Amino acid sequence: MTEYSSLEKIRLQKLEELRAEGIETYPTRAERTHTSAQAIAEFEAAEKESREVGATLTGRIRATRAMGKLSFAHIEDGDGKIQLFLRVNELGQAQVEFFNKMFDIGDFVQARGVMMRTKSGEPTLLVHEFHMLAKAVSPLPAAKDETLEDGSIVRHAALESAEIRARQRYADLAVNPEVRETFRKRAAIIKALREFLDDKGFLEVETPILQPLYGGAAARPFVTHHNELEQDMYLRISFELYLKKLLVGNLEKVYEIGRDFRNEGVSFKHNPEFTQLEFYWAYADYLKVMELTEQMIAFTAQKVFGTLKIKYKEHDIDLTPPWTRLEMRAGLLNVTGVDIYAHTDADSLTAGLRAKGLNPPVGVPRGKLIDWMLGEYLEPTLIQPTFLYDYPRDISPLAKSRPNDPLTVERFEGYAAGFELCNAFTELNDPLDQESRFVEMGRDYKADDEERHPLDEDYLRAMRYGMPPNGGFGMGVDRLVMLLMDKHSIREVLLFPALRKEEFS
RNA sequence: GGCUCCGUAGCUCAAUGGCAGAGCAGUUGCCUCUUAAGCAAUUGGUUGAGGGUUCGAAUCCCCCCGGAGUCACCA
Repeated sequence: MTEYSSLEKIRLQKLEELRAEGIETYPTRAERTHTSAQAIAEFEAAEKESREVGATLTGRIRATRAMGKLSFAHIEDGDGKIQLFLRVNELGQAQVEFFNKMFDIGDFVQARGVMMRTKSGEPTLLVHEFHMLAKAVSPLPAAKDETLEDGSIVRHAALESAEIRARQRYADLAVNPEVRETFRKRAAIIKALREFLDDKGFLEVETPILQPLYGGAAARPFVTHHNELEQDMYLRISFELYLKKLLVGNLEKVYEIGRDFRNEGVSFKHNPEFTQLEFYWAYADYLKVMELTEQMIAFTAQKVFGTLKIKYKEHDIDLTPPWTRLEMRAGLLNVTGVDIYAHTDADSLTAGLRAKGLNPPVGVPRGKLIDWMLGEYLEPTLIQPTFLYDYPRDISPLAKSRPNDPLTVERFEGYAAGFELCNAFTELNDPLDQESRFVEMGRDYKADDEERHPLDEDYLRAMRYGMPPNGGFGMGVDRLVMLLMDKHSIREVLLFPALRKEEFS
């Protein structure tokens, strides 16, 4: 049984009284002729010619101010807020008292009336008739907006608890309009990405989320089980292998936007499920993908925010192409003083790093050491958009080596604001080389390493039919949204971020 | 998973070993142009759960639950 708070008990009592009077507290249908913004716009236009504007509005009560024989209230709908004016002149004393007594902040109402301007000049609906659309049993977290002299709005007692905001996103959205705006912008960003790729002739596809074998990234998967097929299934950790199988099938430009699942830690930039964008482009290489990437992100920023100059924390970031190109070897040399090309195995690189007074992790392959150097010393310095390119082969099993340089692959990662945004490479399309890479991965890592890539026979079979040379790209869409919206936690751009199970007593 | 910090009324926060409080929200009354409306009165608490120390615990200790930060893993 639900335990009700004292505030909820009072509202339940009101519900009972309303029902006892035969009033429907959750009517099946609602009507409206205008949104709040439409009503105000139409009124302001009609005002000049002294024309009357009647309107039926719907919305949620956000504030009430009762003063004897008249009452003011603000309701909020999808477009914004609008003031209601209830007066005995139009409604009679009983109806005004009924509103004051039975209607609470959080209730959904419908009100019909005529638009007018109050003495203070605010466009307002003078109410002739109103009724309940949905009674709120639980009070919304109280939040009151104060408009200061300079027009800025201060919210008092706003819902700020990170936990309640994330767990009860519905309440967060209901009382914090800027949160609604974040998610509208997120939708616009994803729409812009689609528009860009569609216009470039990419085909949007959907590949399996539930897979018999996972691959395409170094991550631990979620495991589940199909009862009828009597086999374990994995939630995908990337789209990569399936999308490249489509290139084998002569689909030349494909992309997918969807959810990836990685069974790993949670942090300000990691959620166990996250939105990924991947595209694969036949006959392109990583240099072409670089150009497309900076164009795509610039297009998206321009489309959604109307500018290429954004703020992230204390940084001013300029997304205008072309972005800086920085060879990884040179970047690492700059920040650590160690030339990775001078150290072709893990022992030598470790010694080189120690000679510079650094303290690298022990017992890891050369690729992981380079990854560590990157994350520790280089990544935090990459504030302006930068493509870091040419990666060590042994952490990139699906990327193609540079011609005449077997230790290095044609791969880049895009960075901005000090975090990784995307990852791309010239895709390996040689089935024999690919097979030996898979085998090599299995040998380089301990057999029980949970990140070990399973060997995907079907992927190799596909590649043996012939895969066109191509450039591939992957980007965490949540991180792009964070970057563009100056949000410092992935939880701020996910409607329902992963949280531990809540105990209901 | 390790470490650090946090959890007090519906919301935002006080009280640091000595009577659990404030603002808003709520309730009652007054008020025909308010807008964090105002004025007056008033309700509301298992201080996250459990155990311990103490004459006395929101405060100190232990354990559990949840969250935040950070490290590890990763995108």
